[in-house]
Amino acid sequence: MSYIPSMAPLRAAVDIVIFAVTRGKLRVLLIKRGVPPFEGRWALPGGFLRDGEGLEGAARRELREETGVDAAFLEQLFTFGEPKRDPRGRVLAVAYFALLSPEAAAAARPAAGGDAAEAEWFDAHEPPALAFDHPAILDYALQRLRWKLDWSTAGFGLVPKRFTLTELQKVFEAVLGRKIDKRNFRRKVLALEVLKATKEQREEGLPRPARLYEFSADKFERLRERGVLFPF
Amino acid sequence: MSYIPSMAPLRAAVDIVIFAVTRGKLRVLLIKRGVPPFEGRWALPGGFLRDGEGLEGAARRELREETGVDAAFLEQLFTFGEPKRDPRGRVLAVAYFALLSPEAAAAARPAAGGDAAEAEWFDAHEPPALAFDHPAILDYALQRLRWKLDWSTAGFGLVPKRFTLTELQKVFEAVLGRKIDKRNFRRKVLALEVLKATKEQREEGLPRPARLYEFSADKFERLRERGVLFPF
DNA sequence: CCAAAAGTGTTATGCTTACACCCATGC
DNA sequence: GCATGGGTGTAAGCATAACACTTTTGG
Repeated sequence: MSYIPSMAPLRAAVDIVIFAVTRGKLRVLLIKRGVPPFEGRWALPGGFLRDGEGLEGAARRELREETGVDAAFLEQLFTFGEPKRDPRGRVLAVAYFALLSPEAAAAARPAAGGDAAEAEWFDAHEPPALAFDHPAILDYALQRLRWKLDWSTAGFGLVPKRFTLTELQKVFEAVLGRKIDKRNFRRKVLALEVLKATKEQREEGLPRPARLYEFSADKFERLRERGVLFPF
Repeated sequence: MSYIPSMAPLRAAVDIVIFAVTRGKLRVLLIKRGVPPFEGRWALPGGFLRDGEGLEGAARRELREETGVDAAFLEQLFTFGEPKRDPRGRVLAVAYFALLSPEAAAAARPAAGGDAAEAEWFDAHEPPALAFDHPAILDYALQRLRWKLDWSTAGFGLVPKRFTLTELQKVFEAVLGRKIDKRNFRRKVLALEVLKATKEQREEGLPRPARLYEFSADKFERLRERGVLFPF
């Protein structure tokens, strides 16, 4: 590992697939590139890894810079390294995916700046044409999200701190793209024993007010010990 | 993405966790480092990414260089990028894991060369002290392998082209570290409908000869279409 | 006939799915 | 009293897990 066959410059970028569910649909945050290559094209937010910065740290930084908020969930997805994937030279893309609550997504002011001329939320299932190999990255992130929903507590990252079971269900439906039976859904998530019912209810509204739940981190730990959760 | 905040040199290494099951145990191939840093320590085989080479291509090349054989299964694991993980400077490690059949593992002549003074198979559950952050990489690979065994066809990567059901079961047991019920195991793998019984039997031996099976790639495709398989 | 591994079914249990009605609230 | 979403139970089918004996072969 000390023999170095190539000294061609290499850079590493961290790209983030930022998901949120708003108005009943799964959205992804994209930026419009303000500089070449792919100037004017939509792309995943991202940037180069800096000196002394870890990969996850870089992802968090990008996320903050791009949205001004923190994600409930951030995890490494895959590293893309085709030699020609970036016309500027050799760039590895370490892709992350992040989940934002609707509150966070609303609070986010997707900031132009850096390479980004503008930033906007798109329907994640019908994205515009994307720069680089970002279509593949987005596809992969969608797959992974659908998968993890069933298995892990990732779904709770897309929901506000307090939420009704119907809201949670709508999030699952938006991600999976299909209807779920209400009774079965409730039975299943309650059986996980990671939800705490609060005393409060959704603010008085037109129909019957719903009970608010919140995610319980301590119960969650027990889940992990039982091996129910999926680390990847 | 064209603003470049840091020009400190960056390199990418591809490290491979090469598994095989031999004599009833899950083994991992390690090399003994012949050069600093960590000279004399055991480490995962790996090397620097070369110009014009894709990540998976680099992994395949390393694997060939290290063992002289091809893997039945190769997949990206995770990218490790702590700034201090390599004392020589900034090095990203893109980790892969590979599965070898016992035949391939036997045919492999783990070659010294490059940074490696020697190479040897170790019990994957009781590895020696490892260089760099390789303990974390190995742990992660073990987790992933256990996970994938259950619901992907990864397990077939650890078995010869033709194998008996008992051999397959022993492989599962070696990886999972527990006994499995013979009848349930057989029912389950046969229900997958990816195994073809061949006419042949294991060469005449002392006890009753067993039927040989082989993996059927076309049936496997149907499985994937049914969504039973897991892409990660 | 003995040793050694191959092969084979049934039952109980829990999980998943499908399915329909009453309830509480604001207007 | 009506419109709206909130909330609840049961039965069928399916997968999983536990469990023991007979068969084939070579020596």
